Amino acid sequence: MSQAPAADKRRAILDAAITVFARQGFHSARVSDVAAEAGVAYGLVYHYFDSKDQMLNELFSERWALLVEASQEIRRSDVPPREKLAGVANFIIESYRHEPELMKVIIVEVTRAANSFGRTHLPEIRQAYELVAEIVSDAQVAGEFRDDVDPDFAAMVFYGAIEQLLTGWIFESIPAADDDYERAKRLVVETICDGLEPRPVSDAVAG
Amino acid sequence: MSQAPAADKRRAILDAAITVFARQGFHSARVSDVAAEAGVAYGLVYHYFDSKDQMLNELFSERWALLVEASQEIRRSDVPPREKLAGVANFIIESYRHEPELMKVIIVEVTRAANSFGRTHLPEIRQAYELVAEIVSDAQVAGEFRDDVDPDFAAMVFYGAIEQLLTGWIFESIPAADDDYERAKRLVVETICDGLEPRPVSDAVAG
DNA sequence: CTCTAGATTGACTGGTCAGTCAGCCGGGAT
DNA sequence: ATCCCGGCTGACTGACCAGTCAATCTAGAG
Repeated sequence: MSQAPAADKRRAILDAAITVFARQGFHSARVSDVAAEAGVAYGLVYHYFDSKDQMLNELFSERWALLVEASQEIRRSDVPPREKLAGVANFIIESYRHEPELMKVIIVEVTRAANSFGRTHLPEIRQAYELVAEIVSDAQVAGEFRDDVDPDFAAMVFYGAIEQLLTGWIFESIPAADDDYERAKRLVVETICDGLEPRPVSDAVAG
Repeated sequence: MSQAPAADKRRAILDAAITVFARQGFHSARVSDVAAEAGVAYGLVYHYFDSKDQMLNELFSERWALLVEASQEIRRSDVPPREKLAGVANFIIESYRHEPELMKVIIVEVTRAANSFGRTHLPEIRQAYELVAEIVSDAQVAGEFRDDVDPDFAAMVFYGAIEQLLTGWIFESIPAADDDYERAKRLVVETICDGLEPRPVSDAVAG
């Protein structure tokens, strides 16, 4: 081995793929671009991966599993439902904050690409949505959320909002300073839990 | 002319493009597929259009202009804000109901494809979002909506939800009977206006 | 020192399509 | 009758790129 346990080259290629896919988009990213970015010969990519697609699949699944895991833990935790939703929003937004390139690739090329890769990973994606639906459903059973909103529908609105938010950051159509992330976390939950119409009586939700 | 004013062939090609793009996705749709679907020679497509891209651009812009127009009219109309949002949701959902193929192409290939065509049409897309934001903002000024929710943010949640909904129908992951459309229209507005948490006092919204 | 297996290299192949172009066809004008 | 012209045709070209493969390298085992 040149200077590191072989697996590091594999990782280097995967990391290069993140950068290149984020910069050019999966479709217009050439395998040769990934190899160049990783400082590796073209052929080596095919030593570690079966295809260009496989790289993206792996990037997605690796990361998405963490989200599902985190969501499950949040669901089980013993806090008010509002905080559970905040927890999920927090996890996703922090993921973006720490690894914007990877998240960009996941959102743009998989989550929002319902046609191609989104189709392949639909079961995984659904799983995350369903966990939010279950959080809502649990809350309804406990009488903490109105029970005349369909939980699946609520999850749809929740993920729709977050996806829209990330898309805005990804394409720099909304500001992305530290405050903005924090503000966004707050607003998603507030908007979804409290709604747009005024509430006659303060529910006294001590921040 | 063979049998119709020449412009009809142009329309036929555009209609064929809708069908083919909806069926195969823009990327894997070949220009020859469009020509075949339209029952027209390959070269004729390039007689009427400069490129494959131009066809999609035209399909999108043509239709999106209607949405923007409708949104402007709804904003100006003299009804409660809740009904304005319902109006926009109604317009979009009815568009899908009547021309699912065209809407599928618009959503999948442009609106959600923030990378490629979405980028090109971002100004147009934004315009529609901003109109919803203005509807919310107007309502806040009039004291009909809480003013501690950012209007742009509310618009984001609104469109995020609708897009998610359409995506669900497009990929048949949620049921799409007549009732479902009507139910969805109601739920979007209810969820967004009333929120998930219970309201201590009935606002007496006579459905 | 030699052997072997896995890591690494990059030129090459095969297939795919968007877009071009040289020419045909049919109907109206003269 | 003949010319003209825009609509129309479809074979062809050029560019692009994922994936292959035979050859080379390197390091540790014997």
